Amino acid sequence: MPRAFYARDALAVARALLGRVLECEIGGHVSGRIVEVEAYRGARDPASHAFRGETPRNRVMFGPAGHAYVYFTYGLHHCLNVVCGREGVAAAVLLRALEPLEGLDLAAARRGTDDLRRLMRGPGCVAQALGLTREQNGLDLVSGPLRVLDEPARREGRRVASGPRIGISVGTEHAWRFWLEGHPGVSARGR
DNA sequence: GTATCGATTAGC
DNA sequence: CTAATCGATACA
Repeated sequence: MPRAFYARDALAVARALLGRVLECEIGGHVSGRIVEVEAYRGARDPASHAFRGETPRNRVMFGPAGHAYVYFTYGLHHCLNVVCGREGVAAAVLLRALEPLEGLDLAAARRGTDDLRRLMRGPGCVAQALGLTREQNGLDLVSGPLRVLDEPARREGRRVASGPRIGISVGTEHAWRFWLEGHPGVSARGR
């Protein structure tokens, strides 16, 4: 997608990402359709890594939209975010689940499972299936090997549902998690 | 410097 | 429900 797609409020970008295809050509070709996301709104959002200002970890969130913010968490997992908003605003969308499309063998090998249902369900699983680590932090999603295809979203008639974000202890009053209603690829209950 | 707790996951 | 596992953060 062009950079302007990402240079909007995180809530708008989160909704617009649902049903679109993410392609990754890092160490092989893997792709999936985005079915679940969460918006993080920087300084306005106590659950955001950027809430307390710029640090080495969250630096790319303060840069231009359309770049990847990849962070390491729980000592084990990586998570992939799309930086959005205007430069200096520090908003992002966390990709929580994809419907696997291509590169299933490679994704399965990376994940250590053949279960298609669990290949890209959950933010840590998404990053692992795509082979992403902090090395990919800051990648340009507009021109790089990791990108959202510039094609219409395909939602197969599913509505966009919303609810509280998962795994946070503050900011739980906001319904800033979005998913394709009823999609089996969604990570948590509710679908 | 030390203590605490994660934007999680897999397994019991 | 809990262990795993380490870096970011809070606080003395």
